[in-house]
Amino acid sequence: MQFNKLGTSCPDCRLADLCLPYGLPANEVVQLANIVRKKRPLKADEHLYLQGEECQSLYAIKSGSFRSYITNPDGSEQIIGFNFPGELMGIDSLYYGRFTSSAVALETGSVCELPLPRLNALCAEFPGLQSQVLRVLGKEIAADRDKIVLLGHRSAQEKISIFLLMLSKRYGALGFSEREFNLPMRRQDIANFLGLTIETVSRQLAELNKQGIVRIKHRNVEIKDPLQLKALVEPCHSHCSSASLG
Amino acid sequence: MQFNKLGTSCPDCRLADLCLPYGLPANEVVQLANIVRKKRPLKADEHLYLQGEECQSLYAIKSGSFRSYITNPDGSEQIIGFNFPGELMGIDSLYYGRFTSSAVALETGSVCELPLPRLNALCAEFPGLQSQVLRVLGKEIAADRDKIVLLGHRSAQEKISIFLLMLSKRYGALGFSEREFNLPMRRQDIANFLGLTIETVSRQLAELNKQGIVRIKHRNVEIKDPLQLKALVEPCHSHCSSASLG
DNA sequence: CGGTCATTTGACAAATTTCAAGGGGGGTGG
DNA sequence: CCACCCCCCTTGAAATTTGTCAAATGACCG
Repeated sequence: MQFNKLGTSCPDCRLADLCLPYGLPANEVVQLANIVRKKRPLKADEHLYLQGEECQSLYAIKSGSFRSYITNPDGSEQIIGFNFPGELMGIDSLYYGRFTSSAVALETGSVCELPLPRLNALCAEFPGLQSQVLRVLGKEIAADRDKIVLLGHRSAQEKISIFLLMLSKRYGALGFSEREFNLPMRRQDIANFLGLTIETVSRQLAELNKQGIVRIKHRNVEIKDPLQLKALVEPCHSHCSSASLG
Repeated sequence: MQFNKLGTSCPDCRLADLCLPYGLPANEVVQLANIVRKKRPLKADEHLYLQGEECQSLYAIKSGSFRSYITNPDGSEQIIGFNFPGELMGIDSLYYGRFTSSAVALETGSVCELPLPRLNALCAEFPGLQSQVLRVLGKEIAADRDKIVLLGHRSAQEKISIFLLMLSKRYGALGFSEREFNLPMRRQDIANFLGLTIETVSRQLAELNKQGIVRIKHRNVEIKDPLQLKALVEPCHSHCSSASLG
């Protein structure tokens, strides 16, 4: 059994249940681990890939956090998401064969590289892996749907609250505290992602702080009152509901 | 060779190149056509599926147009997209096995139903179909990314302009006019989708009308000056660009 | 210790929403 | 065939939110 130089391979990876190997029989996990080409350590602000490059591999995050963004034709940029350990990056590029977004490390981190040709070959061999890839893609679509809902017709305070709760939940899923964590991204990144200005983000965070719902110091977040934070997210949207009919 | 009762089967469908059969060898297309269970005609405001239902089939749109929306826990709704012929609906639900959104017809239309068990079986048999499904999923992800970019930090006028251009492009891809088409959805649907109020949508459309860029009468849209419309979409977003660094 | 960058804060401006009222089309029933 | 009604859409004025501009504070790094 081969092991990669940096870190442990899939059978021993503590993230296996959050990543591609989830639910696969042991022998398939070993095969999967064998095609993982290398684990690249990246420093903060180092790019994992650039929009437009040929997409030859997918990347599973092993540690650290990343920011994905799209560069518009006019040069402006839009952050489309933040990524954490166990997540697969690059799958938005499967369709075009080239990366449709860029990915950059927010802090020191490492990834597992999955060469697409070898991954495809393995999928043809193991239907279980194939459907697992489908599931991951489906999960990605579901996550994007959540982002669309997050961005649609919500106040700055709601967006910020949802954002904090989203991070809290994801840290929880990784086995970290849901109540207290560090923001790996700058205020500006949050603002860009949420479609707000940096000043509005700062003011809304200050407001949540003042109300005692969260305690924010620099990039450290402590959620003091999760229930109240959740309550901010779902006020009466009666005027939105009219979209239904049915 | 079997034919479905309503409409033509895949080998003869004029949408084949926009749909799942694209690029597949003829014999595989025939097999695919054989698993298409039925083509359901739907009237306006009739639901194709409801959020929470078990997802047993995917649906390819044959004619008409649809609106997909998510119902939030508080009862409010968020439209996540509009769908046109050749597009596959339900793939956002593959991960959970249940529909994560509801789909309703905006006008009279019909769909091809693809039962998932039979589709999966066929995928196992034909790797080409399998990768085609992957491509469609990738396309869906790319489309969702476009929506996220559309919703992020853009003015009402930009959103409306992008929306009109998006529709124009899609009608063009279907072989219809890019310059003149009918909106199948209400103003309220547009507003909900774009994260605006119905009044803002109405005012922005009136403004584009007044400037002579488009001519809008009820639900009929004629794009008089596509270049100027495109110019509205990409003003200088200098303040957004700072998200990059790298 | 100085410089740079991220963040906060304040005052003002602009965009969008809210509230309110008034047309206009299409469909139904007389 | 016409009148009526309902719903969709438009328009106006005021209120609110958010963005813009400007300046100050604070953290981090060499």
